[in-house]
Amino acid sequence: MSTSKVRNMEEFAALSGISRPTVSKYFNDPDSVRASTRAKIEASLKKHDYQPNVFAMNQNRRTTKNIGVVVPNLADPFFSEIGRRVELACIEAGYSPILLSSHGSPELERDNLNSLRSLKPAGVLLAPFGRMSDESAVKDIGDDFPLVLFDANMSDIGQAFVGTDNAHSVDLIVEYLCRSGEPPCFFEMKSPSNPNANKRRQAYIESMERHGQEARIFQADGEGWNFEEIGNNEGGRFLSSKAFSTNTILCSNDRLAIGILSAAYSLGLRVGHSTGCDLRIAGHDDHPFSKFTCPPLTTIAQDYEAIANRAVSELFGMLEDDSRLSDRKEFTFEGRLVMRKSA
Amino acid sequence: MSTSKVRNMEEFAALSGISRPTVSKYFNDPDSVRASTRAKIEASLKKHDYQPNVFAMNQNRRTTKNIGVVVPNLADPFFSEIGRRVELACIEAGYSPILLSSHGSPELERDNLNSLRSLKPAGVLLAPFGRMSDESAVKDIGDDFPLVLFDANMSDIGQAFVGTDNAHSVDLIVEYLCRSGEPPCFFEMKSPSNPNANKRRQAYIESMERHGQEARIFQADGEGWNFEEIGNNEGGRFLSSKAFSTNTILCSNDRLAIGILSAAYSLGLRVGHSTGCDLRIAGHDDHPFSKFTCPPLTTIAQDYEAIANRAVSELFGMLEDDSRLSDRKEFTFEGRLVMRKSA
DNA sequence: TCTAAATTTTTGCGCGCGTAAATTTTTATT
DNA sequence: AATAAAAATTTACGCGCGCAAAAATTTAGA
Repeated sequence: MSTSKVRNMEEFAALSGISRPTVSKYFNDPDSVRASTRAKIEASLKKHDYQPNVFAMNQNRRTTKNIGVVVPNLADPFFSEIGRRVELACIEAGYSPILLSSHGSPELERDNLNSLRSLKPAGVLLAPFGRMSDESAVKDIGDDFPLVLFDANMSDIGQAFVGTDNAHSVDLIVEYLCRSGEPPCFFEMKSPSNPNANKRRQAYIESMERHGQEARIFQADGEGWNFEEIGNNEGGRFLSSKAFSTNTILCSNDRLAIGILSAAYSLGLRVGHSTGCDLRIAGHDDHPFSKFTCPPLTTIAQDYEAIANRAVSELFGMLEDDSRLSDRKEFTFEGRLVMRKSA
Repeated sequence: MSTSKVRNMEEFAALSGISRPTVSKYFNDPDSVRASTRAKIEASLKKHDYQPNVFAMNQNRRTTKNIGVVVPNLADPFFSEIGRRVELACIEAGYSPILLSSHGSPELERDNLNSLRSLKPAGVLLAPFGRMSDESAVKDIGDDFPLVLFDANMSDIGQAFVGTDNAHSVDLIVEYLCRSGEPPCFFEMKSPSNPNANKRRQAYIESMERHGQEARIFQADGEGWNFEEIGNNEGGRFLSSKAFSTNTILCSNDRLAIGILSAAYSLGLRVGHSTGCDLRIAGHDDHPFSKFTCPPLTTIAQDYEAIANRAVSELFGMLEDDSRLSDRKEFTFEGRLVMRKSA
């Protein structure tokens, strides 16, 4: 390893005894140069550990290998998990993902989408806020770049959507809960920012109807992303005032469930489906920590892997076909009922 | 809002009736141009919504406003929380943070540090793996850019380190546990990758000695970042075989504690400090979800805010002074004992 | 009103690389 | 050995902007 620092491709090419454009070709596709040349370059690489400047590379390129990935909030384990998988799937495919979190702020989402433009991304993967998103900003990105939405849908925006079939997944857990005990009430945020929340409520109502049960919905006040806190406070209020009309609570997502689980614990209520328990609590998403709550949370597992892979492969399919004319596609994956101890 | 898309600064300058270099000056510092010029540019901005290409801007700049932020694993809520705060503090100061996760892989950490070079960052904030980190890669970055380490220290690398005073924090909780019940044993990973783990073990040993108690350490087998899983499995084994020599378990971090809490629950052991409880469990870090475990976890809160802000301000101080000659500084903040129900 | 200072414009170059066309060299084929 | 094909090189230009020096303009001061 030489100590001399190689500043640019020009220098490196000179050190390798090869012209710069050839070296450039090598970095874009090692197989595009002669084997002997490749060997020379690779030998030189070991000596001088040069690395092309990726931003200069992308500056004057027709198409880059950059993929913009934007999620609403990385502090939410759901998004950090799905973001992680998307990132890895992109790397696997030889692309360079840039993962941006909007930190719960729709304005930052808009800023993030705009700063992505400088990257000249080959495509964009976006989990939008939904209603709260700056619709025109999202639409503009969709006009200028191949765009795949995931997790949350926005009608007619992007070339594809990939997410979970809420109707199916909620029906699964409602069916299970009805079959195994009292029919569930539904616990959610009063003004949910995520469109999935609305779909889940609707799915709950319809599913209860099919089961000949009365739908009962309890809504928690509160804004922001502190779902556990809100579930704990508001859920605790409902619990201590015995407002819930049934002993079975289906939460709109696991984070609310974790909050209300905590509230139940501090009220001395025993949560679970076994005899002697006071309450059943179920969630939705299979949040990474749901396996370790006390009791472990019964929930619907979203197929993170499938959603991430499909979102990525659908985007890459568009990139290769260059066919952005085709119809907008929607892919929904079925959730899986994960029966644990809480319900 | 005009529909015509402005391609570059040249075009925008022409549309504004101003020369490109002047527009360039404006974007680097709006106050550096005459008020009348500023007004013209800003009026034009509203019409054409042009935005300079940030990567082209940084290409030929002496110093950029980019700050590279690298954390070992964003899937760990501790790092997503501290990463979030660091990011926001940078934005606050008018810089552009780029947050990269190494996804638990030291090789990716090296890759991340290297790809940061292309960004020509004004400075780098790194929470390194520690022992597992590619030391020479970290050192090289420190030679080429102002570098502040946080969370985990590496001797003589970077111009500053900011973290938690493990000796103090562990002493705090050991003191509390000894005072309020049986002295604690210590539960940790057998081969911890994080240097804080070693410091905490050492601090535990010394603190127990000061309290005239015998230190007892229990180490969990297992690799990787699934701390809850490992805590659950291994902690569960220790619990069911009654291997722990005391009813009080101090865990090296909250994620292990959450795992063993879950194991205790499934074994029917009551965790807490009130009468009738079988076990006390305490953690370290005040993980965002620790407040909502059952029972809520007694732990040491790291001062996320202070650590993030000091790391950022220390870096920015170096940037302004341009004094990288001064001695390496180390800042440790004291943790705060958070007494909840678990111990 | 004239001069000096501040600001802007012009000019020109550079960053580190992509890319296309023309030219030269190497390799494969007969 | 002569020719064609493949690969590499040279040349030249562009990406979108920063930056520095010189020239032109505006503003402030006496």
